[in-house]
Amino acid sequence: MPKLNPQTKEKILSAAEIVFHENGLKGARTTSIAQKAGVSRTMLHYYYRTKEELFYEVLESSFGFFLNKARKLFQAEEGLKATIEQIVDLLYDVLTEKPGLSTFIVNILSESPELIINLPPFQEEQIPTRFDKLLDEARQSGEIQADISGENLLLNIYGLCAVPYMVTPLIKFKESRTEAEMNTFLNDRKRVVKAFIWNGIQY
Amino acid sequence: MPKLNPQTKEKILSAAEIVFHENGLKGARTTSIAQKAGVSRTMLHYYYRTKEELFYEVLESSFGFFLNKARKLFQAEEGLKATIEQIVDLLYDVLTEKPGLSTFIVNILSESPELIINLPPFQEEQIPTRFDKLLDEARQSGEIQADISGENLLLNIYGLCAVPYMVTPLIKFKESRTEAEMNTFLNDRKRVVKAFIWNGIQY
DNA sequence: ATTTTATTAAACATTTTTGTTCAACAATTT
DNA sequence: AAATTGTTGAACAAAAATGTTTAATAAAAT
Repeated sequence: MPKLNPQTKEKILSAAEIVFHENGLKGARTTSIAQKAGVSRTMLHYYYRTKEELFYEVLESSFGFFLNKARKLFQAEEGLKATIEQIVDLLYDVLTEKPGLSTFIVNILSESPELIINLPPFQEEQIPTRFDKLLDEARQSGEIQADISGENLLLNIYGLCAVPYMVTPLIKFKESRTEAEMNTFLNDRKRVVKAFIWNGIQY
Repeated sequence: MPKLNPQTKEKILSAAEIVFHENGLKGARTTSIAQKAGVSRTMLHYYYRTKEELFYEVLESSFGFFLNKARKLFQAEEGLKATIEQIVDLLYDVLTEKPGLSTFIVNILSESPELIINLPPFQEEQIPTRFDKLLDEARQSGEIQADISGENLLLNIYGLCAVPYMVTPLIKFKESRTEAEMNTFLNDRKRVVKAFIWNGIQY
């Protein structure tokens, strides 16, 4: 009968999140995770028997993290413009907190897509449909004119928000930005992206 | 003194490209590469002594592939609108041919960014600056009004084009699309993206 | 016909990574 | 003071992956 300390378990889980986000399932090393968590590898295997077990917890919490927030957002029942702005803010918040999340998802989608496709929160997902409805309403009120599907709009929003996080080293290097300059860039870009999206669906 | 068959070398290289694109450096298995190439693992090591050596060739050819085409495009010296449309076409062409390329780049940028940052074709890259110039001209002629940097515009274009390829399994699954339906979707989306970008930089 | 060339399968050594076991040790709790 | 709890390091076993060697072979070139 094992005795567990929830704080240690949490330390391991957050270290695992970072390492898995950066390196994917196969690329991650349990040694790096233990080291980053500041515990011995013995402990890691004590709390999570296998690497796969630990990975699965990270996957669930990472993916669920975003989708849960997104779902709440749509419950607010706002109009198209407000919803877009809120979802951009949300994506930026999530990615500021977990900058490696997009890379991670993209990785897993490539290595073993079924892991994500079978996740209950993904199966239940209805965001594109919600956007279809909001787009229809906005078209009827004359607020926008563009003929774009909810699915495409969501892809656009996600692409525009996530791409700088996925290519951060390039953005940082090219202009030899410091960490602070990088944050300024990302912050400025948030405004750019919002304007770009709204203009993008006119006409 | 080893005797080599260029066709076999090529077979190994293209198989390696697919496997590395899907799984990254650490995730790829030399066994999968040899199998996909239809040769023995002995041959793989005969033509490329180590996995790293093979990986580096894939990285250079993959990244160079896109950048070389992009550079030619800017030499044509067209206006902003034509350049945007051509670069979208180019990205779609490249990604249709190598659908895993974006995932691969994003992967490497996460695992070991220096590998990409130190690539000569990347070091010499001037695309954002070219866009700055085209944007300036277009603003002066009244063609566009938006205050956006070349760097942000390039990020937008890249994000909009690459994201469907990076999340293909999600797009395919949600609407249970066949391969053919997926191609139709991507083709339709190309038009959507072009309109979205052009509208996006108005005002 | 003989040599050269490209290839393979099989066996093997090496390295890397994962997972297990266990004795020892502080810090708490009883 | 004794027992329990969470932890560690070290040693170890097992598995997975990489890289090497070699003898054999079929096809092509001489």
